Amino acid sequence: MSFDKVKRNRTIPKPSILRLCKVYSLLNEYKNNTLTTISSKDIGQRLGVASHNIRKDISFLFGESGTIGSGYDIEKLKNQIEQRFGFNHKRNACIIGLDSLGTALLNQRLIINDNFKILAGFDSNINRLETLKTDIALYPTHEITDVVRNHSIEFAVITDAGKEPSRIIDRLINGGIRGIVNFSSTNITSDRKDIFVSNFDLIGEFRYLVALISLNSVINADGHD
Amino acid sequence: MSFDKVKRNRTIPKPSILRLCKVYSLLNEYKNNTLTTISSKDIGQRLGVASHNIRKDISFLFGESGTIGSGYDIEKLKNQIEQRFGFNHKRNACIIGLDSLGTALLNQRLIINDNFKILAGFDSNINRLETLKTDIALYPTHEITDVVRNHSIEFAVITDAGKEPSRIIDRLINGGIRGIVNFSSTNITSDRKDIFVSNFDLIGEFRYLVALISLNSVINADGHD
DNA sequence: GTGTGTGAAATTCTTCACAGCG
DNA sequence: CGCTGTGAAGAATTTCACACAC
Repeated sequence: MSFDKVKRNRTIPKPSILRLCKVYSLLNEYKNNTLTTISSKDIGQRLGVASHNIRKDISFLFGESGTIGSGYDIEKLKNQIEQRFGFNHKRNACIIGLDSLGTALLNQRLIINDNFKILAGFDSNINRLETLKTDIALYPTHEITDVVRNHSIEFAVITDAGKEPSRIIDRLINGGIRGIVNFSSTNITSDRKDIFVSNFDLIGEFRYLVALISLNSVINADGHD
Repeated sequence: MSFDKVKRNRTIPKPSILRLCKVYSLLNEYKNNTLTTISSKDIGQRLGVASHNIRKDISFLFGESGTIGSGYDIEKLKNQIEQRFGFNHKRNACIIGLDSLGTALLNQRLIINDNFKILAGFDSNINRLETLKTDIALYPTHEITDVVRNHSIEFAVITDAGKEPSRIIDRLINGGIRGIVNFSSTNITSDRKDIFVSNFDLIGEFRYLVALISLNSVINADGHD
């Protein structure tokens, strides 16, 4: 097809973006594998998604990308996603709230891999900052703006936003934050188009499962992945 | 018990269920509040969602529920969601993988409130089980099936599924598990219609945010919104 | 045969608009 | 007036089906 009618820069459905992120994670597992190609069917099975869904996602983003008959070249697809989604830069991150979840993330380097690096931890409790043993720099929360700006920190994980979540958010935004993963129970929303928030509430997630189970038992099994 | 007089709405959109779970969490914050009613607009603002969306969600589930002109009675709405979604029973839960995230969840009782109770922790590393100090019962992973069944554990949080995730899943299912929240990096899917899984991958979530930011910059550069 | 790419159809979800009640 | 409830319109997303390439 030589027609220049490809809608590459049209809007890509959010669910597609999310799935492609998971595809990327999956492809990373094939680093030292003899396998060099993968089919949409394989990807779909691993992710619990239909194969045509995966093909559509990839097509939304790049138009043609695979070799018909033998699937996608793993390295090539990985690089394409990397380029398009900006995974080729290292990103700095910080953790806000050094309770047990926060320190777990800090110490186990749960979110460190090739792409992300935790540069700082924040807590409003000075005692905690003094007693914690870690080689990552710790600061009181009122220094968020400066530290985020000076260390070019783009991402924050919030495990506890204290009694005044909006102040934490304001400081992050003033420092130039771009993305926030929020584990605290208060829902965070961003009114800025260039700052994105992902809320994850464990209790809420449990409740969602309970609700699905309850509704499922009342109504006869309806489709779910 | 309420008799099931579901109107012609047999299927409730999944996103509606999820939002209503958040509404429920929100209503719980009004426990010792003088406020006795709340409007869809208020709820929407707190959740970052349009008011008609909230009204629709509530209407999907109960038909009429609010008092026109003055909003929803907080207690009444809370009770209605509770009934319909099965939040009126206590649920037992367990944690699989007692690495730092697992123990953080265990010790901070992160998922304990009125509705959920952690009864057990599992790890394949016997050393860990012996050295951990906690008043929650700990077991090796090969006992999952028995413990889950004997203690009527309905929910599991997986922080680490080891090298053979499918064995863990099988044991949980054999024990009669109903819902799984999975923090481990390998995606888990359920082929049983009555068992629900929620996957949360922190790295994946970060990547999603990075992708949104990258795509957002491209779109802005192109002069679109 | 295997497996991608993609318009078109089907489905699911959100927004609109307004009736009707307090 | 302010606010809910809901059919209908509209938008977003998924599924289908099949042409085409290896």
